Amino acid sequence: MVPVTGPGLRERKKADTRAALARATLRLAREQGWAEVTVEQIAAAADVSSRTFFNHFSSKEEALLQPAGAEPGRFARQLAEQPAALPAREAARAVLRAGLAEIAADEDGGGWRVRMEVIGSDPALLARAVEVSTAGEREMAEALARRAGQDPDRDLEPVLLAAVLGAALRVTLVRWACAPGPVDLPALFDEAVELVATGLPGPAALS
Amino acid sequence: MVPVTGPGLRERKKADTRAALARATLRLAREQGWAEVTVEQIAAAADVSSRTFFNHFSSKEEALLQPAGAEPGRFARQLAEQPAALPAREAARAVLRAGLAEIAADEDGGGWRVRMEVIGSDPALLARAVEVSTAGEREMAEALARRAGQDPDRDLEPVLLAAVLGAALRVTLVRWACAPGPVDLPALFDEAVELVATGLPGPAALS
DNA sequence: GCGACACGCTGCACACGCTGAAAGATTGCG
DNA sequence: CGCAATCTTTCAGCGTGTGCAGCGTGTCGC
Repeated sequence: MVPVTGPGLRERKKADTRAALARATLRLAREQGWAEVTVEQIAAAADVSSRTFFNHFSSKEEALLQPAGAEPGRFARQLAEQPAALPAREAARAVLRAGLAEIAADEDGGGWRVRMEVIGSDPALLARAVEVSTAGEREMAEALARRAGQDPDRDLEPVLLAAVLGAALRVTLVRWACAPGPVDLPALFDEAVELVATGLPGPAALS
Repeated sequence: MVPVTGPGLRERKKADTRAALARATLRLAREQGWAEVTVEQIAAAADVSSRTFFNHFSSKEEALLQPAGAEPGRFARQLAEQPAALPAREAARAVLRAGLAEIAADEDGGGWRVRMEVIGSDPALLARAVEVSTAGEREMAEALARRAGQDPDRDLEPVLLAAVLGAALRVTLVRWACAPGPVDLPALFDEAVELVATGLPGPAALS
């Protein structure tokens, strides 16, 4: 499909400016706080005009939360690759777990942990992050419903499963970002899912 | 503390303008779509200046999502009123259920169902709604942790329980808003919580 | 090669959200 | 009544986000 030469010079330059903008956004946010960062600053730091910034990102938040463009249908594809014998919950868990492993491995270059730190420091930013994850949950719900031959608009299970897994994912990421030393991100996620799957006894039933 | 005569003329007028602004916001949003509504319009419809709008609400979204001022600590207080013998999950469920019953009863005057419809129609608005509910989850997690003598920053259970219940709450509200006829809102919530509490078998395990 | 086209970058203008400060109006209290 | 508090209004300004027209550079067919 794709020529062996890969993407042309043009697309590479486009990706470069996008990456430069995303990098500048993260750096400035960490240095001076999210609220104090302006689009003009980011654009200047990346050596482009402010207008160009909005050609790549529709908002300041998007530059921080979606540094790489989102591939639609990624979750659905990965879910389909899971063994059909697996229960829906386990299949979805495996896919999300793989995504987390990727994020954890990216640590060196991507700086997702720093990103999480910035996100956690600003309520409005946190809201946007949840918006993104909510969009992901919608996709997850649809993929899960398709897998089980259900309708996401009528059946409760796929939607609820997606929402609960999304919640577990969010909690896990926050815990990971707040943890002092290096922590095994996928293991943290497993712990949360396990707790939910066993019926979530709740604090009062423990110890 | 408060004089028996109740709030003075002054505070009543303040509450009136706030209510008028909130009402105008909902009406205009329903009539012409959220994106098309401007603060200037809302203020004009409520017969005040645009600046006054921001003396009551810190954003356009707040006027729609928090028509009445939020009382901090409400959840914690109601949680404390629950029987101590109740497991944490059941206690929290009862409190949230009561809140939903209130919303459902408000239907005639408050128009929460119309509100949910407007919220669901705009992604940015949905994000803000999630922001509000996320703040609520934080409060919920802290209250649950206090009840069980835990630390929300270190222990997983209270935070996860709050996140999962929040997810169930969100799914329930969406289902309620999308449902064609009048539906028993608290019952819908019970159904979702029950499904999660029993271990969320997932679609593949059913039928 | 080379010309035509596509596309990203840019500057400009503008609407809108939101904030701060200062001045006027209204309420509550002594 | 007079004073203090506070709410409203006006005005001026910053930052976000969008539409549009022009320009330069990569891309593709000839």
